[in-house]
Amino acid sequence: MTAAVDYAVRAVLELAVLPAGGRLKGDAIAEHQQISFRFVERLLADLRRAGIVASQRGHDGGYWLARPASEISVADVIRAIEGPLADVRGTPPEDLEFVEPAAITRDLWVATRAALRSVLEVVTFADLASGHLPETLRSLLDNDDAWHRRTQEPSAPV
Amino acid sequence: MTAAVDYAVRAVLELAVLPAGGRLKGDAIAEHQQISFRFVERLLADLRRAGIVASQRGHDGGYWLARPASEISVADVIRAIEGPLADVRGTPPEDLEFVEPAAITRDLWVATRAALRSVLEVVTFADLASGHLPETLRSLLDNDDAWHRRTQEPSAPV
DNA sequence: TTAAAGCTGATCGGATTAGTCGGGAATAAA
DNA sequence: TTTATTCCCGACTAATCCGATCAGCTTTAA
Repeated sequence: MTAAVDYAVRAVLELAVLPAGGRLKGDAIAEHQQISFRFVERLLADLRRAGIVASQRGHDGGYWLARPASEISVADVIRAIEGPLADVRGTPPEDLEFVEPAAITRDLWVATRAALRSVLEVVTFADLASGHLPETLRSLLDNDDAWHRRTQEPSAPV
Repeated sequence: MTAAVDYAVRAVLELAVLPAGGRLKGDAIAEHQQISFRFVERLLADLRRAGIVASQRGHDGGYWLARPASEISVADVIRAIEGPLADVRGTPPEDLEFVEPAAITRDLWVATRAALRSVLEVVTFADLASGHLPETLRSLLDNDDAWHRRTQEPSAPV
């Protein structure tokens, strides 16, 4: 995940926790989340063009969500900022052509993208604003050793 | 997924489908998978340093797997080529610090990484060599509209 | 000794990333 | 109608990464 995506998610989340009808100025978001004002301004412009946030200029202007937080997924924000999820070499996996024995890798990348989507498409900013992820995802965080980094392959070499 | 990862997976897969004891020369892999020889050579060197493939120089040299294909996951190859999976702004999600209301995004990114791992850590090169993914993943490919690209947010704006 | 093969480090053009900047346009208050 | 406020837009930049290439080396077996 790039810095831009991280920043954009945090900016949208700031708007999602606002009381109904509230708005927030760009520099308030930037200052509160410790992000460069100029940079977050550009991200908010992308989000506006994608129909995720709305804005008004001038005195008492600011930004707010263009639709209910429950209808904005994390995937929507990522696509607004950096395009399609999980491309392989810049093209979507279903368009790739392989020579054997590599044909199966198309399935692999499609499955990978589906796994990503199972989180990013499901989590909305209403979830994030509430402070916890949907129940269906808790298993990912609880069961697994999800919280451990993994730098080398776990199975010992011969 | 970068080109390097795609190429490396295909190269390792070429070795995984070899009959027992077989080896393959670098330029055979490159030619067969239509990859630049010089480039794939560098990838194979990284894979060797990570203990995934073994090699021998000289006359009748070549590459082969350093351990059974069933003990090499796709995640192992990715980490060998480009480091930890799914970092956020270059650092692992569990190390990130956020100011409210963004604390929840740490859980979000950890869940995202866990979802990625649920595919990439599970699929081995024995699976790929056999030509189908593990049964537990077929649901990802079958159920979902996994095969459709998704470029814009699905819910219509107001 | 020689040819085949992998090993290493340097290099390179182009793209991407993260961030900056200057000025412009809308809005509302004074 | 002027002015302060706030978002809008496009160009720019420095640093890094990506994909690829190359020269020259070492190892190995015939």
